[in-house]
Amino acid sequence: MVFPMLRFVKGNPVQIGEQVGAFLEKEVTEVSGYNVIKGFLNIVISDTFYLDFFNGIKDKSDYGLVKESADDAVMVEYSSPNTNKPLHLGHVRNNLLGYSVAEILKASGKKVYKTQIINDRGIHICKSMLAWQKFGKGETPENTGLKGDKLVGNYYVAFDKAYKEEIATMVASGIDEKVAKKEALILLDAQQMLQKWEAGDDEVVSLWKTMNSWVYKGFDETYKNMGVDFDKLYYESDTYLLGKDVVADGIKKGVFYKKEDGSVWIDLTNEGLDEKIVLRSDGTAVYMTQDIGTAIQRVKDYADINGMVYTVGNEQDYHFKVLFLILKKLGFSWAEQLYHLSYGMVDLPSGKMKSREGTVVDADDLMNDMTQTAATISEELGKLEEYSTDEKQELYKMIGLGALKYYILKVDPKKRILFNPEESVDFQGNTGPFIQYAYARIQSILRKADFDSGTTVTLSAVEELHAKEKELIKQLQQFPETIQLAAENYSPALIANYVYDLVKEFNSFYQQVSILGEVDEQNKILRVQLSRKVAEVIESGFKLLGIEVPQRM
RNA sequence: GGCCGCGUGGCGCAACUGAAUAGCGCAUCAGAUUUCGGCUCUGAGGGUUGGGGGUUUGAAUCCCUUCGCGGUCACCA
Repeated sequence: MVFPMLRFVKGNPVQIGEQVGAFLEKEVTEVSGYNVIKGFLNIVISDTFYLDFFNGIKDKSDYGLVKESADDAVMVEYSSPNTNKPLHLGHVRNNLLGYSVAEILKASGKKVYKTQIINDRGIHICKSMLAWQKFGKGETPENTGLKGDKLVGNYYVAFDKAYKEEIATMVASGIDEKVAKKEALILLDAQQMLQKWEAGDDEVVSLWKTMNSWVYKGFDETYKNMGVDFDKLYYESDTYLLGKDVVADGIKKGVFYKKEDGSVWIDLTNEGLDEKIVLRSDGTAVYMTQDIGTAIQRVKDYADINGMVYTVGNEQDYHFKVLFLILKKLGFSWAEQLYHLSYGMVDLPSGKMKSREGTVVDADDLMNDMTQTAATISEELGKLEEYSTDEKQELYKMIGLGALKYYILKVDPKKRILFNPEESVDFQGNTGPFIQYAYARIQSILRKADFDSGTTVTLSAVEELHAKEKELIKQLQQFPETIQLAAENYSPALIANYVYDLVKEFNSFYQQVSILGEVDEQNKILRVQLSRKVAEVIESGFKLLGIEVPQRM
């Protein structure tokens, strides 16, 4: 407080601190004292101020949340899976991050559209389709009892196996490996199938629809379990041709240029990047073309949005840098408000996850395992006598997923996570269940507090605030600004850390002062109110992370 | 190799974007309470913030340099 002033006011920091402090104490009612240490001025805020503040928020059920303003909308994209295999751990981080950031933006006052673009076409899905045709023997989710996405994923693996076998045979008969990889019949068949799809071949399209519908059913189940949702779905099969006309337009504007072979490029060397292709020489679109077109389409679909958030792994950092730059050069005003929510990979102790090598951690399995672990722990310790089997099951899921979600979201998105399935996820210390437990404990207190705790407590009634009460109020006060900060930084980790600090503060308070045992009636009321507010903020903060809180555990 | 990101006690993470003695969890040790739910609380030990230099009254944070790890540099997505 004092040091920045030294640039303008010459003098001894300690003396200046003394002067400013004395002035504030005298002139500002909220300041009841001050001291100066090593040139840092500390001011003491009066109990009245704390209590007034608390009384102002205690009955606000939406404390900290800013009402959504219609003219400030943003679209958040996350998940966006391929439809040839089930969701895995990498998608889990993506989904949790995207969902949470969307909720945080909402809480900060923006209107938010959650979306994803489903990669439902292309060679990958043709591989699954082809393998199913060849080896499937009419298997369906119904007649096998398998989840649709798992079934289709199995055929993706089956394709790869057959493909590798064919290559091996070809190599054994003296064909060069590189050639074999390109000319294996099964691969050529898959490529042919893709061409048929693009030509609208009835049989292929029908199979494609059927198998995708299986996958969607499976995905829906996973999303539901995970607790994420979307307002609008885009499908690559609808959008993959978008963007070509924009390219033509961009050539006229001089943003792009055409090479002799007909391919179209943008030169970004002045920006320290490379040249990037936006249209192939045969006139077909590349990934970038599609993304340009899709972005523009979205703004057409939702005229109120002036920004977008793309939740995509950091291996695509370069792609998004280029994409945003292109959109700016094309002159779209909203291009300034695009953000790539880039996150680090989730690695296993064994290294990278490879779906074809079976080293992936499946999202459904992971959630089930977490629920199972939570059940084991809870059965030893829980106070759940009154709960039915179903209620218990629901609670275990709440705790298990709480642990998983918190574990992933408390880490800065940019950092990579090393995920050890054996050690799995903590349930003690800075964890979701630790916070859920604090919440459940407060609920227990509130259940017992059956007296009228609704009155407003004044300072004259309690005389003085306990140091722990002040600390709690201080912590509560930071909730609104934490939400704003988290929104500006697209960082659920800030919310997680905040809630954790609040809980630590509450636990310390709980240990030091008696709540229901307090003899002074007014004091007891205040402490119950404080506890209730803390619980509300925990619930509200956790909601932003997509984590639920239990009445008992 | 060019570009991007990350490097903080043994391990896992923080630090309000430049401030006071760099916090917290796990683990270790010592305590408290055990009739508001002990999945709790209090305390101790453990750090030259990868290394070196610089800017500043002040640097984990900004600049330069160097090392390590990862990513990315397709007419793939």
